Amino acid sequence: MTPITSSPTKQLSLELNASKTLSVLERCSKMVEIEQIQAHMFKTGLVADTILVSKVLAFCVSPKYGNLEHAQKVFDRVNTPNTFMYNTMIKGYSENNKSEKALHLYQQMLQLSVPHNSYTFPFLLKACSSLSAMEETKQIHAYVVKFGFGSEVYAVNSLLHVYASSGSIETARLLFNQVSERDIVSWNSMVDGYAKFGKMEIANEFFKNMPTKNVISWTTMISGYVGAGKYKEALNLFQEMQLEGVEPDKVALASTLSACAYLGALDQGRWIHAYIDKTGIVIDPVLGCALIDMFAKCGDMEEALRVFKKVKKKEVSLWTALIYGFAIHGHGREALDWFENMQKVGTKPNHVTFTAILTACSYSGLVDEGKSLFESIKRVHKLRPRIEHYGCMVDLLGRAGALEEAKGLIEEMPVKPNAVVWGALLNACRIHKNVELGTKIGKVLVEEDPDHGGRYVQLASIHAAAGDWDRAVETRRHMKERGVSKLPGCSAISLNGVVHEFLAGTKSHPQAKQIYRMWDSIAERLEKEVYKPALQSLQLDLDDEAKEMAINQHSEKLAIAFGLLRTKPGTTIRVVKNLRICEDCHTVTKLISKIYDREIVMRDRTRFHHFKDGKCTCGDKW
DNA sequence: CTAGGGTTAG
Repeated sequence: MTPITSSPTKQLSLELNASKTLSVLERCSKMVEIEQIQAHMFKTGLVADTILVSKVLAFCVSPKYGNLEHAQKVFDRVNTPNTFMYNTMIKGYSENNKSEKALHLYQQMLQLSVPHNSYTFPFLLKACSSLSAMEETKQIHAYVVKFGFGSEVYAVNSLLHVYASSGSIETARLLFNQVSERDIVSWNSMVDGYAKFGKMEIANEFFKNMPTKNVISWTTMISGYVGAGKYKEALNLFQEMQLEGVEPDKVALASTLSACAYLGALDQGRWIHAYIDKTGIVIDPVLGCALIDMFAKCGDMEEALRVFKKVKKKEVSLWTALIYGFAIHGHGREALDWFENMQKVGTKPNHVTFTAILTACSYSGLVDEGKSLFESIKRVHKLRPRIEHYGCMVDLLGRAGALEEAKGLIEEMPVKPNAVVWGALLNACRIHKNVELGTKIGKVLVEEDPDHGGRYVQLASIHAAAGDWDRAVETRRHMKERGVSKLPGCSAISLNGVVHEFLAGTKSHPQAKQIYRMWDSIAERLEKEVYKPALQSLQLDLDDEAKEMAINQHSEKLAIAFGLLRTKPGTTIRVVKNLRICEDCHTVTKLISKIYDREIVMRDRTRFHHFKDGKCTCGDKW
């Protein structure tokens, strides 16, 4: 029998009310609006409506406008939350860096025997993935099977993803081979798993064997190559992707742009920029950041600035990329101006912004500005200075010659200094020829990180600078004995869209003969300008004559010779080097810029050198 | 609901 109180008309009005409330809820964009609706739900008794409560929860867990604590309160008031509500809470916690709570909630779900559905495992496994929680993943894997989701692609793919992305790639492979329900997502996760851990050959095998590929498959490979430092392979793959008729999307373009940035491949970078304009892709902050970074690292700050001005949503990352761009070009004043502009429009700097602005001060010798900015991190911006900020300060003080002050800063740091911090001081010792301190630090660094070739080289060059050849040779021998290899120096110059690469001392270039002849004629002119090569930064097991030959074959010199040979007088020569420029090459390039009346722009591992009229913008401190 | 993205000191 129907209770008298719920007459048909009343029920109808309640239902209308619920659906009306639902549509209002769906248009909410602020937490306060949600709270108003909840007040209304209390008054009308709609709090008991599971659909409405679920919608409220779903809104509260959204990372952007939501409020997780509020979600938890709402959730706690529900007597017996259903599967959807549990799923939503788990999703909320795993997407808001509170994955432990997500796992905890799942425990509760199990205890109360709340049924699972196909949404449960993807959310839950996302939490495992961000925690790299292998034990929990294995347990959940067992539940996936137990509750009959072992053949559900979403559950299986989520498992594959956790295993693959947390380094348990062999477990992923076993599962992959075992299940018949495989789709493109499964394949992509396998490719990603191998690619993330540098196993590009196996990644490529999976990639080649995929029944079908989509833009994500290609992008996964491209960013895998970028992560492995194989930038050229990344660009080649991007080309191939287009030949296969796959349209690049934002993510593919951003990944490829970072390869261009590393290579200094301005032409390809410009092509991508044009492609974005042509196809009307909206430049979101991530893509904008990649573009700005690419233009900055390829030496075109004007274009970087143009992109910056065009992007609507100027997030802090965009300002940071721009400031960092000015920093590496040695334009400290501009960097400071933009740092101020940023704050004028109400954008707060984050810790990355501070590394950028401190780098700017360091590379431009703005010591006082740098010091006061460092102070302001804590005092004004209420952020805790991180180790990278201390690293910047050691670099700044060290470059400026305040070695003792830099050392003092390291000693009073609240965190344990790492190799990068000591490396900054070591570099300062090289610049300012402080052999005693340099040797001490160098030794410690080599012991701490015996596989890092650069440390031995730095230590050896400090010994050499002091004229202590025996110890310099010994250091190099030490390095050899331990099987540590030094990355070979490589310089690239791009002409008419073709990148020409030069490895030190090689004659692999088709025009090698002409290039070496060109170098001889350059050397002759240099000799007239009273130039003596800086022998101390050479390979050490050679006699003096051989040493001089070796520096004359440094990759940057070959690239410049080639540039002079192949470009019209007056054209700017742009060279990108993978390592730091050597002292002798720096001196020589300054002279060349004067004698040949050329602007030479060289990007080394860390920054730009603009050579003009016999001077360099780095002020000879790099 | 599952797969790919940018800035980061020597």
